[in-house]
Amino acid sequence: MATARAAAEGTASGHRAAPVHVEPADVPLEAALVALADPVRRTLVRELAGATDWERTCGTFDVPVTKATLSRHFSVLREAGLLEQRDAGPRRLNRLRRAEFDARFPGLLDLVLREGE
Amino acid sequence: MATARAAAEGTASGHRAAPVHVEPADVPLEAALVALADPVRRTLVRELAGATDWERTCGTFDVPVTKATLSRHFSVLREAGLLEQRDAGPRRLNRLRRAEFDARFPGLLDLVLREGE
DNA sequence: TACAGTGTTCGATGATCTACGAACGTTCGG
DNA sequence: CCGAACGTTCGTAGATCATCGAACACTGTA
Repeated sequence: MATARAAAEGTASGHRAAPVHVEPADVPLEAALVALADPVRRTLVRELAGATDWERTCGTFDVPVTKATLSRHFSVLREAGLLEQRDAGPRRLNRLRRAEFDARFPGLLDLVLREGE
Repeated sequence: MATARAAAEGTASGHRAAPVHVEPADVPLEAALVALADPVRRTLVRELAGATDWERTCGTFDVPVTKATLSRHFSVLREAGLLEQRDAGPRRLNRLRRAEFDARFPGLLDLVLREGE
């Protein structure tokens, strides 16, 4: 049954592994700090903040790493409650969980978004 | 000349290497996030926040590391603008740079101090 | 059905970091 | 002056992390 696998993955009908999300409310402070301590991840967050929700796909970010490394960074951001992802055909769309993350860690995201004036 | 060495260390009359401090205003965001990403250092910060200025010496903190490791953690906190130290005889007194650090990174210190309710 | 585009996973590598014991320097009390 | 107390520095060992290339899986199109 395809539904058994889909259920394990948290997807109803997709043939693809759904991205694993963590609610910002469930994120430990340490996970948030570790995630944002990396300069590449902070760049991703800032670029994402400058776009509308679901506008950017993973491959459109300007960071000096390969797609393999980029994929790992997105995984860390998801597990820190900073990012939400949705599949759209072969692409994966991204959304910054701005309000939710700010509610969990007030001020933290603002510090990142204002880095470098 | 004792003064030459003292000048290089930034001390006028002490016979001891003065601790190197960094002003919170000069601290990059990354240094602050990296410093606070470590659980032992967050414990030090929280314990320090629960005491008055210059009350605690380095050896009085309840963390499960040796004094060598502890000394390194204090060094990191100093360079992140979180800590100020002053020598008092053989001991080294500590002070949390609460207002200054909060002015540089609004909200960040509060997140650490409120960790775990 | 083949193929190009997108993104993930795997395994390995190199750098970084935490941690420790040992040795050292300094300060103060006996 | 000797020794205990305090903290730093050194060298090392182990773990973790960022990074990469290669292989894989899925989607949409020609």
